[in-house]
Amino acid sequence: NMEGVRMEPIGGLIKRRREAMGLSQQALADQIDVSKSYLSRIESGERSLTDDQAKLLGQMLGAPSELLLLESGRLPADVQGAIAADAAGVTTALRGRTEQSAVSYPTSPVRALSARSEVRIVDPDADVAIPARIEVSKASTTYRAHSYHTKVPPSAIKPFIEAFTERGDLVSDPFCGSGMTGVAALECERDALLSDLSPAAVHIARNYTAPCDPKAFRAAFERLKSAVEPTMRWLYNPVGIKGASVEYTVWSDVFACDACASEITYWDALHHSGGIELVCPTCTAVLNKANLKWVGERPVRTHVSEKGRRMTHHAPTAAEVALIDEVNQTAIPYWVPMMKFGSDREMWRSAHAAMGIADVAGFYTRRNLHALAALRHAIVGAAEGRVREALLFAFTACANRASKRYQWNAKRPTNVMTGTLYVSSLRYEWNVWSLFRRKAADVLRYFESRPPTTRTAEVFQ
DNA sequence: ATAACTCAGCATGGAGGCAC
DNA sequence: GTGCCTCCATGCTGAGTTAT
Repeated sequence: NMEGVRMEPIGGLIKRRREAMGLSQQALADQIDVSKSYLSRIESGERSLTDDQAKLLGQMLGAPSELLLLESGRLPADVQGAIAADAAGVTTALRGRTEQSAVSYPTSPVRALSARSEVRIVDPDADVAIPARIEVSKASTTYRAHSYHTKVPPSAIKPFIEAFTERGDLVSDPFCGSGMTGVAALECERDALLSDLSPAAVHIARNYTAPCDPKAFRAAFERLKSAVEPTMRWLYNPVGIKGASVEYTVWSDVFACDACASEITYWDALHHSGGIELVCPTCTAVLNKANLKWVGERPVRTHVSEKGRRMTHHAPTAAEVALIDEVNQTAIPYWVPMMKFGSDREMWRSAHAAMGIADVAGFYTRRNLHALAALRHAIVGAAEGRVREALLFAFTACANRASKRYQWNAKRPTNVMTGTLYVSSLRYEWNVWSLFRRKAADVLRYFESRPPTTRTAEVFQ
């Protein structure tokens, strides 16, 4: 059954060979015992060959029968076998190939500076009006629509642009980062030319500086929502709890006690000892965490919310644990980044290797990895062009928060470990869909809040 | 003259429902 | 689990029409 796997013809091999041999469709059809109309469909890739027909045709035309099979839309036996044995793996590989390049960035500016362009040199001794002190807020939801290290609010950049340039000038920032200079330039009625070596920076800067139709964004979000709803419900709504979804789950490292070798859930050991000393709940030995061997992780507390109700928490139920187990055993049929995190990387930590974190995917629970991969797949399917980029902007805005880098702390819950890839022994697993829903709302609000301008920003890598 | 396309219709076989 | 039934997609044919 080749439904849905029909391919482009690989170039009319059958037809070319037939014509070269001076055979009509009727004549060749007679030879392989099918009707001429059926051969016509085979030649156009609309119908596939049986193995026997391919063999016969191969002999007739002097061409490898496998190529003829491929041309008529039938997969070779080994590929069919691979699909049968590992349907999810084949799907992932195929989707990965197409989805990895869902967005591509220009590597050079389109805008050409004319020879007549005038570059103004600012006299450092000139009396320019720069405020002695600039105080701005970083709290707005639009500013927070997407995080980036070294981000500066546009309102802190604007005074400099206004002091050194005039309306209609081109402001260039060759190390643009999140593109806040570009946002500031547009707000000051200047054009902007931005660039950064980092693809992440280019992605963020483009989305902050290019307008996006809010209506189109909202419509695409609705399509996306219904596309991922079954997956998100499966991942975050355990069977038996109607309407309630898991908003976040606290996970704890599990160590082996160096005295009695029993498994110690770090969370239990802390509670057992009152949070000051680390005591083994089994043998009551006083432990030094640095000496303990990491043997695994497990969920220790679930925060759920029902529609309109406040969040409540409880120890993970059997259904919740069963769901996590089920997800851990289920293949992810979408593209997942597999960038290795070896000791050659600047951000490598030996503790990560001990925890089994060997690649980017290792910074996520299996459940959140599945959710993120499904979400990205659905984004690529729900939109294209500017709106797709905008949805991916909201997506990457969640990627960090959905990782294991959020430390659980009794006094300061939801405390992210900033500026480091350190993974705490007690950490949060956020509901990816809840994160994305909020981020998409922030992004939409940002697009709606953009003042109209005829000025444009260009971003390239 | 040949290719391309359309359509009705038949055979086959897998999937799912159902009774036992 | 087995046998039976229905449904339906697919493979295929041949008559006919249209395009090149």
